[in-house]
Amino acid sequence: MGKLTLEEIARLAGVSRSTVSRVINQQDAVRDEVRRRVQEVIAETGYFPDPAARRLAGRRSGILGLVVPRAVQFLFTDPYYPRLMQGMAQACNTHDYILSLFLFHTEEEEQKISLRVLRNQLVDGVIVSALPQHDPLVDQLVDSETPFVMIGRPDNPERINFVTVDNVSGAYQAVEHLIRLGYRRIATITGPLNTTVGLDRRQGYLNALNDYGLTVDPALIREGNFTELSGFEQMQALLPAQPEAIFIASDTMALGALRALRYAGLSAPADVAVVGYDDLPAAAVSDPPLTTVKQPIRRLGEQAVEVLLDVIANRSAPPRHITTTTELIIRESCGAKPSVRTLS
Amino acid sequence: MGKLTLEEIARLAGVSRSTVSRVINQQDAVRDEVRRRVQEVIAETGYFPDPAARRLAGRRSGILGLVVPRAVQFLFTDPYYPRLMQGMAQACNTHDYILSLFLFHTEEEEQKISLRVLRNQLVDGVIVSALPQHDPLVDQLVDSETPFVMIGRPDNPERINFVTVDNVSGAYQAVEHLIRLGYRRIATITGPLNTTVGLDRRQGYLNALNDYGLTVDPALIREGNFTELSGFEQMQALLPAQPEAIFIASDTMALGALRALRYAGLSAPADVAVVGYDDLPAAAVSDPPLTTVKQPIRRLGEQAVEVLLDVIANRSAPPRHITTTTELIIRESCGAKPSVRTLS
DNA sequence: GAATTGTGAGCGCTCACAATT
DNA sequence: GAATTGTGAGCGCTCACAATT
Repeated sequence: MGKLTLEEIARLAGVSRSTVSRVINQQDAVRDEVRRRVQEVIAETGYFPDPAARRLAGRRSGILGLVVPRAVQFLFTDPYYPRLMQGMAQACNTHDYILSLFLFHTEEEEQKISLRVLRNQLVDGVIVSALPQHDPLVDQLVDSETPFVMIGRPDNPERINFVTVDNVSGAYQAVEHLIRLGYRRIATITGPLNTTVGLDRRQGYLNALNDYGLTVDPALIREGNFTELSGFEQMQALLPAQPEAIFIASDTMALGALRALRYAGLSAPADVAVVGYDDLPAAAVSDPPLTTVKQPIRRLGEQAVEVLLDVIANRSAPPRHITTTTELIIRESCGAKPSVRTLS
Repeated sequence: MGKLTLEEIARLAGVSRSTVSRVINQQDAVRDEVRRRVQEVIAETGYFPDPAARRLAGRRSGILGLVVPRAVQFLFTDPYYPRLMQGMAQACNTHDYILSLFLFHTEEEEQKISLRVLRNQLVDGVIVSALPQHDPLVDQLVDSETPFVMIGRPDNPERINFVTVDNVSGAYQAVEHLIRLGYRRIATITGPLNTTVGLDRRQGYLNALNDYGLTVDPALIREGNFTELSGFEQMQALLPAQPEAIFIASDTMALGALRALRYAGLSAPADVAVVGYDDLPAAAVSDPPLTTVKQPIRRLGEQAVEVLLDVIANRSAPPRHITTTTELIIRESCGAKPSVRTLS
């Protein structure tokens, strides 16, 4: 048996190269009987078309890229990313695509992407994780005409495909829950306010306060950057303002905030009720277990791939905007459930 | 200006296709003056060779794969992986390689790799994260003759390249430290004992006990699986045996163990001294901060790429075995340092 | 004549070898 | 004649179009 190529499969099935190509690419102008014969040979031999040849001859590489820009690199160790990648990998496996990872640490590295990856069409499309507003990378992607999908709402969504969760309503749910539990002085630690995710979750907080006639106290609002340390520091900074409860824009920051409370000799929810955002695995096993806004992170990754494949298949269609809802997970840190633990 | 191809660069530099190819591939049979001229044109135009064409014509794709087998998929959300990938991505960027991610959730998905990825030489080489012993995937990789590097020590290293840390000595250090602090009843929660990493860290524990003349009590040894939950459960299971101290084979399990202690109304190090393994970011900010064995995870990722590129370049050379040392990071959970915190 | 199948050229490189200095 | 440069073929596909039923 020769090397497995289209030609070889064609020989074995007694047809031509083109016919095999048609069967593989699911074009219909092939008689059922011939199609079946070819498919059998493919199955028997375990043939798989050479992606490099495909890419060179046609326009597809069979590779999708996940781009994690410099600006969010420090967040990459957050468990959010592995989960996202699991979802993306799953969808890629299903659709016989390969997932490549582009992590950039310096500006030069980031520049290279436009040369190596985008211009050479090394990837059929790109998924970019959320970016600070007005990041030039977005323009670069738009200009390169590479199909891409952003995870998170872009500040200017006109020509941009994205999948996101409804952060405004997610945050609103969380704060509304605290209000209904009777808390009035409700603080927040926001995400970075140069990102839409940071802004949107703050907006949900503000909307809830307004809807329930509570006044907004600037002393109760602090900006974090999604790291544990920033949660710790901003919580410490908030303590003098004596919040009864706090909505924190990510679980990782919320864990830092819980640490700050313990450090100050306080505890949640007795002294300050806490609600986080994400529902990371760690949220279920923190002390106390964290009430949080669950986002379907893995599903988000799958959706990003599905949308991207759709964009690749139908380039001229208008931008796709997919927004998923979140779910409030009530545990102990908000005070709605009595603790089942023996406190140390 | 035509489309940027070898031919176009050659035209602009007034040489032939082959000469440009030689310059790009760093072959030396080119006059310095000509080389310089070609390099200038390349720099000016921002030309980058088409990887698909390269792959098709030569034997390289410029893509390396990280394979995360089914068997370790449940660990993928551990912060260990993002850190590893950062190191790998860094090294790939430096060497103009692309990093692809292969996550498998089912056996069928895992089968596909041998067809799509290995047989088609879609990747130039593969990095596999540590596997259970006797996993057939290892044989598949060896048989496929794809260059690959394992992260972690394989059970049969004869034909296998790997990079690892010295887990036996790392664990030994940790347990020796506890012994020197005066603890005698020292327990351990091991990693999965069907992995070399699990076995090696247990071996280090056993060696230290033996060297210091302490008897090994089977009641003080429990097997975990590297998850937080297993740390929690095995710690609970160990409490009746009344350990004074415990060495835990991963930080994530150690965090679970700390939770179990709190849950039981105990605290570290007062009731049980705790040492973990990994030095994840979370170890520095746990309650109490965790004494742990630091492995240079990011560096491990870089090394894996470097070794893999070396294997690709020199296929016939004997297997590379690289073992890095670890470092004991002393914080509060072992009792060697007084707590600086106000306890809650 | 419509549906189905086959042929030729070409994608942008690398490699062996031929041609030039 | 050794060092340097150029030419031809081919990697395994896809696509346009021609040829066949």
